[in-house]
This record gives sequence, C-alpha cells and structure tokens, in this order.
Amino acid sequence: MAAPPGRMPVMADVARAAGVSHQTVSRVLNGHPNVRAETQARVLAAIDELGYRPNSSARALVTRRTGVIGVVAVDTAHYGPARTLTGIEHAARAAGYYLSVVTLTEASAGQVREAMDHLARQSVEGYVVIAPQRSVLEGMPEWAGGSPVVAVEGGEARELPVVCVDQEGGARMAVRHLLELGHRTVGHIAGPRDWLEAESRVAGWRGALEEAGAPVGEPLFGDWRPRSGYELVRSLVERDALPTALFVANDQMAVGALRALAEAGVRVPEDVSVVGFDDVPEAAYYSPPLTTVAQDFTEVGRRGIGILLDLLDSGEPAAESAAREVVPARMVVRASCGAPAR
Amino acid sequence: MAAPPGRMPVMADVARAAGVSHQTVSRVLNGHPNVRAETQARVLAAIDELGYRPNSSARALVTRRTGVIGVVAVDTAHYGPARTLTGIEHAARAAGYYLSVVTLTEASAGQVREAMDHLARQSVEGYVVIAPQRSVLEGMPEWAGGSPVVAVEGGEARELPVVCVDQEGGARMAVRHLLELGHRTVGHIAGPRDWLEAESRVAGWRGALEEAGAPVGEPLFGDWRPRSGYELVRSLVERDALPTALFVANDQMAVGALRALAEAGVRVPEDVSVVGFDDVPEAAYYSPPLTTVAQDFTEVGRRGIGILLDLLDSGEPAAESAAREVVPARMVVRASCGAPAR
DNA sequence: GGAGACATTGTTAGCGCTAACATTCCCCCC
DNA sequence: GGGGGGAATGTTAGCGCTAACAATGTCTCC
Repeated sequence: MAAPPGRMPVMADVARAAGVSHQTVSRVLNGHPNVRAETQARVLAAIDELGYRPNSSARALVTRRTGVIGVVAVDTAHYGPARTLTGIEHAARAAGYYLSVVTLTEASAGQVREAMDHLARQSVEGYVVIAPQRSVLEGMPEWAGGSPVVAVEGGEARELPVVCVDQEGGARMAVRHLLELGHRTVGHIAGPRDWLEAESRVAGWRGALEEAGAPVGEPLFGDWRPRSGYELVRSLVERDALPTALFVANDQMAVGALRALAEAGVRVPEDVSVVGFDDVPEAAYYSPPLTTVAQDFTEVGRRGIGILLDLLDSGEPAAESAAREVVPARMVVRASCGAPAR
Repeated sequence: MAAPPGRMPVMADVARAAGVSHQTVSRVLNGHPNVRAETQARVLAAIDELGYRPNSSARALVTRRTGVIGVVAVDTAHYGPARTLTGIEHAARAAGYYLSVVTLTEASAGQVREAMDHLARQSVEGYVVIAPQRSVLEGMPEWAGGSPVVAVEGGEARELPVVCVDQEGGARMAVRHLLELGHRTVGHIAGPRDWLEAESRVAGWRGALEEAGAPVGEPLFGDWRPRSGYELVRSLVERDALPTALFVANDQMAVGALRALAEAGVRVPEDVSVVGFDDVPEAAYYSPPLTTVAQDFTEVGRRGIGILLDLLDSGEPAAESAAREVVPARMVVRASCGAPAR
C-alpha cells in the first residue's frame, strides 16, 4: 500500500492502492463520465498518497499527441520578439500545451530549417514561427512536414496563417502626425531590406507622404541597432541633407539618431522632429522622450496560439485556411516632435 | 516498398524496406557498433526514402529519458533574462537536448511552483531556473521532486547549484571608478529589495565605499524600471540631496535617472556622474553615453546548462554538489562620468 | 580441421498508457 | 419475476521503441 520500492509509482500501483483496475485510474485522470464519486475519491486519494504522476511519454505514444508546440524565435534578445514569446507562452500554457523553444542567432533559411527539424524530432504538434524575414517564410510549409504553422510578425505571407501588427498603418500614423505638425516631408531610417516589418513601415511611410502630396525621398536602411541609426543620421548631417522630420523604423535606431543629432548640435524637437517605433519601456525617458508607435506584442502572441490551436483542433492538414489577423498599432505622442522652424 | 498507406512510417516499415529486422534499424539510429557498413547504408537509404522519423515518445517510454530540460524564466522581456535564455537554449541544443520554457509574469513562489509542476507533467529531466529572487529559490529543491535544478542569476543560494555574474565585484568596480575620479562618495539607486542581484550590488557598493573610508548613505530602492529611476532622482533633486556621483543598479533605471537630471538642469557628467549596470545595446547612445557594467549573459546560460548536464550524467539525485560558478563582470567606460566640480 | 572468440543479425519481452470490447451489477417496468 | 437498458468496472491488445538474450556466421590459431 505504501510507495513501491525505488521506482516511481505507475498507474498499476495506484490501481492496487485504490483497489480498482488501472483503467479506472485512467478514467479518473482523463475525466471520463461513469465513474462513481466514491471510486473517484478513492483513486484521487491513492494518487495523492503515492505521489503518482502520469507518464507523458506513454500517454503520447498511444494518443499520438504530445501536447507540445514548437516555437522558432529569431533573436529573442530584442524587445519585440521577447514580448511576443511571453504572449505565446502564456496562451499556450493556459490551453494546456507545452512550449518547446528554439532561438536563432541569425534569420537564415538554413537555421530556420534546422530549428524546425530539431522540433520535429521532438514530435511537436505544430509550429509558431516568430520570423520577420521574407527569406525565412518561403520554405516554411514544406519544412513543417504537414503540421500546422503560424507565422507571427511575418508580414503578409501568402501561404501561411499569419498574425501581425498593422505595421503599415502604424507607419502612416507616424508620418501623418509629422505632416500635420507642418513638416513639408519626412525622412525615413528603415530596417533591413529583407525584413517584412521594415518593408511594411517603408510602405506606410511612402503611402502617407504620397497621399499628402509630399515629396518622397530615398529611405536609408539600417540594421535595427542603435549604431546604425547613429551612423545614418551622422551621414545625413555631414551631407547637410537632414530633413526637418525623421521617422525611424524602431526605437533602438531612434536612440542612435537622437544621439547623432545631439552631437551635431541639432535640437529635438526644435530643429528636427523624430518618431520611433515599438515603444520600448525606456522610450518615455530618452532625451527628449520619444514619440513612437506602440505594438501589442502580447496580443500578437496570444492570437498566434489561438490560430494554431484552431488548426490543431480542426485537424486542418496545413496552411489551407491562411488566416490573417492584424493587430492595430497605437501612436504614443511624447516630446520628440514639434512644428518645423520657419 | 513505397510509403505505407496513410500513416507515418514506423521502424518496422523501414526494416521491411531495407530487408533487416527492426532492431537493426534501431542500432543504426543509435549509432551502435557492430553493424556492417553495407547494412547501415541500406537502412539509411530506406529511412531517407520513406521519410521516416523516430517516435520520440516511444523512445522516451523505454529509455526513461525525454531529453527535455525545463526552463523557468522570470520576465524574459528584460534584457538580461532574454539573453540568458538564448545562451541556455544554444548550449542545450548543442548537447542534443530540448528546451521547454515557462515564463512568469511575477516572481512569486506560487508561480514558480506552478511552473515547475507544469514542466514536471512533461517529464523534464532537469530544471534551469532564471530566478533572481530570494523567495523564489527557497522551496526550489523540494518542488523539483528529485530532479536536478540549477539556478541562474540566483546569487549565492546555498542549497542549489548556481551560476551568476559577479554582481558584487561589478558594483565594486563601478564605485571604485567613481571614487578614483575624485568623488567624495557615491549614491546608489538599488533594485527591488527581494532581488538577489540587487542585494549583491548594494553589498558591492557599500563594500567599495567602506574600503575607501567614504561615507555610506542610504540606498534608494527602485523596481528596475525607467520610471522608478526617474522618480527617485527627482526626489533627490527636490530634497537637494543629490550626490556628485550615482551608481544606478541597472541601465533602465539609469535612463530614467539621466532624464530626471536633464529636466532638473543638472549636467552629466559635469555636475553629476552616473554609472549603470547591464550594458544594454542602447547604453552607448544615451545622452550622454552611459558608463556601465557589462554582464556576459550568454556565458551564464551556457554554464548553467553545463552544470545541469553534468548533474544529469552523473546521476546525482539532487543538489548535493552545489556547484557555484561566478562569471566576472566587465566595466565599460563611456561619457557619463567625470571628476566632481570643485 | 575444429574450438573458441567475436562480429553481425534476429527474436522476444516489456516500457506505461488508452481504446475497444467484455462483463457485472442494479434498477425499472411490464 | 424476468428481461432490457444503462451505469460502473474489468480485461485485452496494442502504440513504437530499446534492452537483453539467442542465434547465426566468420575468422583465427594451434
């Protein structure tokens, strides 16, 4: 009746302790109807007493469901992906799923493929890929081997269900805000070329300018890091090509931009207005506090899991449905923008 | 010989295709010696042709090893934990392990316990806990149910193997740096009271001051967020209690502090010197660029997995060994510090 | 040429669980 | 009072894999 010698208790031990068959224990564990309340209580007491834990491998073997979702995350050291991961994790856990995470140092197709391979060996039931690069999304459905895949922050990939923030809308809001303040046009420090988010932000910037009949210059492409924002703005200053307003594709590059402007003796917002993107927690405390576009990363993660679970439940073989959910962006106005000098 | 109808191929299908027994297939898969090269080639060809993948649940059921490591992470949205997670993930994957991650919104004992429970249901082989709070570490070994646990960034927990950055040493370096510049003493904006890292940084700060015979004031306790740095420094300014040098326990609060100083018309570094902690990527581009203490989070993650794998290999039942590894911190000098005004 | 050693392969028996079917028991109603 | 029906439980047969042992074949050396 006590704990068995040495080894962990198994279902049969519980059954013996409770004086029932192992199948009845299984029924209690899985919440089947047609178990007498008194029997159930006895089984639960035995489980508790022995400290029994069901063996997940044995269950997975027979049910053919591991309850594990694979997550491929590009660079969780950045604010956005890290928050998205948190959203995904909470939603998955709330639904009773486990999360197996692979992080990539570099968003190459090869690394993504290898990551998905790794996850496949663990028999994940589906994938969530935080993969904001075009090149990464292309081979995706094929690598998943028929399991459902949801891309998160993946722009408008056609073959895949996708959840993303309305990057283009957010960029439009930012640029409109600057135009409304009276700026003749707005320069753009963009993210890297291959990134879908960067592309959408460029499109929003361009769209808002064209809509207003404002001149559209060439965007400058950075790499998301503060250093590139710094260097690109420095080059603008040196070429004497600084516009009165700058839309920078993320807050990190915006910090670099602010720094370059400060070093050049350019005042923000008196001489140049700056808008960022992301609304990192520090943004309110930069010098000056940064006007930016906030994204609800947690919501993005939650919806990604929502779509994936729907796909798993419906037994949809792959990306047939191609759901696409767009989470709105939100403008956060702070002190880094003003009317242009006369 | 072709793929079996409908279902995924299993080992027996491969065996049939290759004209061997399923056991020989198993031997090839597990790299056993004593398989003829020609046989191995035939098996591999069959595996490839059928697109066979071993079933991880079946293997785990018989080997009693899932190959999964559970990670409990507190707030991966912060820079440090996110980077540490990346380090852990890479090290684990390189060793052939899978990572199951749970993130907590709040570092309460209850949440940690629940997280470890969740992971236990998945039969993880061991745990890595990124848990920098004292309260969280106390019940840990018990919750792990005999599986090995390694605490990462967990200060000097006694009952647990631990990997951490030399917080105290880092803090000492920061304070010494300021004293060497000629400051009579150094004020401290600390992290939350319950956090071990915060405690160690306070200890380092206090130690360096006492060593130099400098007066030791009361540290002010923030919550790691920019806002608290801002408000605490504002309160110092209002009480006219601003020292000539400030050691702020993390870069985020330091940004808030810089902002408060700027608003009060206090120049950095001319009037007040500031040192942060973490060396976030933006630190070099703050106004002014922030002198800070860098931590090698990736290395911390790697060593955490290293210890855990040793524990798993040695079959050590629990935290008997109580290894403790300390990763040195590194001072990064930028423009936010200078000699005090006469 | 035969004994022994060793390399190579096959056979069998579970790992701990759930699904499917079988059995028992009890109650109700004609 | 017997038969039908459903609730409650038990029995059996795998899920796909590896470990242990058994059975070959092959080589060496005296």
